[in-house]
Amino acid sequence: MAVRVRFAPSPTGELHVGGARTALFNWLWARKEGGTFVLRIEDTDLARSETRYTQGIMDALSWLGLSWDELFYQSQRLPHYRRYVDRLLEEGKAYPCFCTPEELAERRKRALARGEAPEYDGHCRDLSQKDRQLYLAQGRKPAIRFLVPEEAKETSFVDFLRGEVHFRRLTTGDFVIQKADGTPTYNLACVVDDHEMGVTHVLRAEDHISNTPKQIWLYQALGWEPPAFGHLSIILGPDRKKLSKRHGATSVEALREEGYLPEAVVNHLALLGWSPDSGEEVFTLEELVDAFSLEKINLSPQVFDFEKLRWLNRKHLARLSPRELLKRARPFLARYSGVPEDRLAAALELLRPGLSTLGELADHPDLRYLLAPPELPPEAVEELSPPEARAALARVLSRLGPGFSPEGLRPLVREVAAELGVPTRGVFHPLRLALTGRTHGPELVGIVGVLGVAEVRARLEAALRAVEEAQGGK
RNA sequence: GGUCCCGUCGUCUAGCGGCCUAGGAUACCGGGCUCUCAUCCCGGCGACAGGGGUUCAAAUCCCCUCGGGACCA
Repeated sequence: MAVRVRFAPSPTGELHVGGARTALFNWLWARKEGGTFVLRIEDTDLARSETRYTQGIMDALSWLGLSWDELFYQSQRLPHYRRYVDRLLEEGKAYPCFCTPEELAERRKRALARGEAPEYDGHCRDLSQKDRQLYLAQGRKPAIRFLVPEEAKETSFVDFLRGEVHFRRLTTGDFVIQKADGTPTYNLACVVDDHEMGVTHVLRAEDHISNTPKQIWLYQALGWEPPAFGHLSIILGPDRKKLSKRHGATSVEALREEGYLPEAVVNHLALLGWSPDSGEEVFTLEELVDAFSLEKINLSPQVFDFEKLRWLNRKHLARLSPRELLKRARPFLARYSGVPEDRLAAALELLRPGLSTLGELADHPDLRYLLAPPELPPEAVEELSPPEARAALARVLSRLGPGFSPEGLRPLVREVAAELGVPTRGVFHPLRLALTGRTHGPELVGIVGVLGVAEVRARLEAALRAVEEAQGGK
């Protein structure tokens, strides 16, 4: 039987990297096996779900390259859940509960005070038909609870990643399957959907382990064959606590805005809790499909490592064609909108090796002078003032003909250095200062290549003028 | 508090009884290349949580302790 797997986010926030990893593993599995990847939006909690998040999650998945084969919205499937809840009601496997939140809280508090487990106490379990009529007459809207016999609470299931998971006694009372407002709870909707959508394997994060027995009970009560369950570890922040907003940019959307490539994010997520046979570390999505296997999944929780992500981002940045690099960089170059495309592309090539994220471009000091003449800072003018420095600039300038090519720079500098009796750096350094206003940056040959002879000449002349003016003012 | 999961370098991991004086990657440190910074190349630092067993032999199997985390409340 072909695998049918699903990713089922609730649209109550942006796509978190933990969720993204779950989605990725499911997607990889489906693609690897020629199966189906279902996306299901769990938006039955009207109070907390927002359509902008639904859109954001889908955008994030698309951006990562995780395409879905089928799409469902739980909010459009309400009658389905209702039908099965009614069936459980008719068969006596569920019952209406009229307790108010206040009553529940009060009794929970008292149970806690007595040192008992604060489970639902079964208050409404054996209500007579008359009692129910009475409550209804009071205008109370019942929630529906699933009846859990005490002896069922010792239970176990086989996790296809972990082996048997046994519960000495699952802490749960008769849990709610339909809220007073008529909407289903997570466990019920999840079971109904997974069954109706023909899901064969549920691969999700560890935080759902204790939900699994409840869901299996529901499958049994409804007379259905449960799917196989497997639980991944969760992703931790640097403090070894479950990764959350507190840890900074932890949504896929935020990573995108910081200038990480989707290739790098996918790559890093894949390496979090999974490792390939080959020991390779840099993968494209297609390569991951090929290499992925469930056997190599690691169950211990993982710390999300931004340093490694940055490294992977550099690796994937290095793989982009010049054209593609420019395309990806565009959103971060808004301030340079007027610059000609080939100039921009050439500048990006020069900066590429030093880039960890595209976001660094927005404020990149080297990009500024590559795209527009720099304002020479006073320190630079001062450093260019000694006669040797001026002589170096003047001599280089005098030999820059129209036919000059950047490859000629190094020999030219050597020649001038020899004439002046200074080390080559004695010429390179003033040149760099005059052309960029800075002491560090990409190699000068490359900078000259981007600027072009005319621009180089203009900047050298401007620098010499600035020095003269400064001296004249003394 | 109850239940469950997990425990190899700071981090991600390889390892599924002998090939391990524990391998790779990242980060960090040093060197090389070089006009500078970075990239890149080379080298270094650095871990089997602890204790008991089982075995000729344990990072690998079992038990206990400790630690971390998650879920429920």
